[in-house]
Amino acid sequence: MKADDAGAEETKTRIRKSARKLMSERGIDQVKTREIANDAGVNIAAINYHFRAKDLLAREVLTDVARRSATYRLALLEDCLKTVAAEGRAPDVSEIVRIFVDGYFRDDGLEEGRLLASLVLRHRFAEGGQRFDFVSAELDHMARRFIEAFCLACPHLSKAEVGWRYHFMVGTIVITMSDTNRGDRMVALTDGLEDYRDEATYRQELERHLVRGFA
Amino acid sequence: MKADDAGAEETKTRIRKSARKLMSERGIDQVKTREIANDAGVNIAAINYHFRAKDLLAREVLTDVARRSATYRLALLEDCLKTVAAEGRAPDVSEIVRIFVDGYFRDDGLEEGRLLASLVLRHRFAEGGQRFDFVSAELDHMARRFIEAFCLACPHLSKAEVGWRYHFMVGTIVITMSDTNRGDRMVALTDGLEDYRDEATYRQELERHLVRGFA
DNA sequence: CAATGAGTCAAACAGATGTTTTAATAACTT
DNA sequence: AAGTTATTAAAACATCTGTTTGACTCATTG
Repeated sequence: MKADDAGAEETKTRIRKSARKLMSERGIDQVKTREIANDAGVNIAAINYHFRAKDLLAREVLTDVARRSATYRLALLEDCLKTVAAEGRAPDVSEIVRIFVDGYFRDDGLEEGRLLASLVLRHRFAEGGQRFDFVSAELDHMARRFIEAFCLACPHLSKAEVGWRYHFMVGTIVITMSDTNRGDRMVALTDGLEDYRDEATYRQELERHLVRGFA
Repeated sequence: MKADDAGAEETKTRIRKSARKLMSERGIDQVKTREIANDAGVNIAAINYHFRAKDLLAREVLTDVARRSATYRLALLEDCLKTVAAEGRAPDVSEIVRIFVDGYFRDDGLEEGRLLASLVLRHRFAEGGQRFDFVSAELDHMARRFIEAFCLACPHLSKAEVGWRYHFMVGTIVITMSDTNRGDRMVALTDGLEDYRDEATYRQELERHLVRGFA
């Protein structure tokens, strides 16, 4: 260690924060090191000095987002399942969906949600690769628990069937969360209906839609 | 014009074909000019010579895909609506969904479907930009007609509501079509259920899921 | 038959972008 | 105070990738 520890840590934090913000706004792969450095008010070399490489910085930020989100949702889910078990009933699809979706809407600016959506998207598109392997490590356990919970809520469905619906659900969330043009496009397609610009309406319609998927 | 006209036209065609194939397999923006040239067995300069720029080649190929798909689905839809009108009944959601989805499964290799999905994805993510404006020009008319048709099939839903469901439907299709890792991931998440590797099962589950979305 | 013009090719070019270098600065240790 | 170490900064570097150049081929044409 050394002298201006506070300063150095602060630099690292500023870099992390800028990376997070920019990747959330613009998509993980669209952000340049120079932009991060610029936004953080830091020299380009600082990124490689503190994180060894851009990829490792991204990985750190994204692992954090994935882990937080999984932990958060898992806590709510286990809580819900406990309550429901105490009441001697099966969980409701809508309860589970709400908890799952909530992971994407946790903070006001949607920074975390958008970043998570972007991450899941990249994970789905990543080829062969190892670059996004860590995503599975962070999210698989949570996914399994949610699938189990949906199985409880839908005892008439096979596990394979629940798996498909879970798969479609996640896809629908991440694609619509990442869609930066929904407003303009949908307003145009419906001759001026403005519903599509409102985020609260979006969340409500999304949740209802996902619940229908398990009906 | 000139001498080896046939040869030149053939070169253009080979380039188009390779571009189409590679963009379909790997996503529109992941393909390098050198790969296209290589795959087509053509010198790199030929791409710029015949198409002026990589972007214009992409645009040509993608416009073609979008236009074909819109025309195809629109023809089926109008046919369906005519039949239904003759029978004096409203169209069924499942009929309309089937027609819409069919645009993505038209050819065996799914080359066109995947390319179309990739295109719609890019269109959704494209920022401010003009690079993907042509997509709206090719697909908006079709989208409006389908929304109208869904309104007929679901008279109890407002147009705004139908719009949301259409929006979710398209998202679900394109994200799952473009997902290159569904098999591995879902099999792992469900402890070895192999359903997720079968394309026919996928299409069936997808269609049913989309129909539920309008229930 | 010389001239023209389309097509092809190898090579070079140009810009963007992640990374490294080298020197300078500042703080802590002995 | 001298030396060591962490941090910062400007510039250079390396690679990847779309594009352009200039020479060359060859069929057509006047």
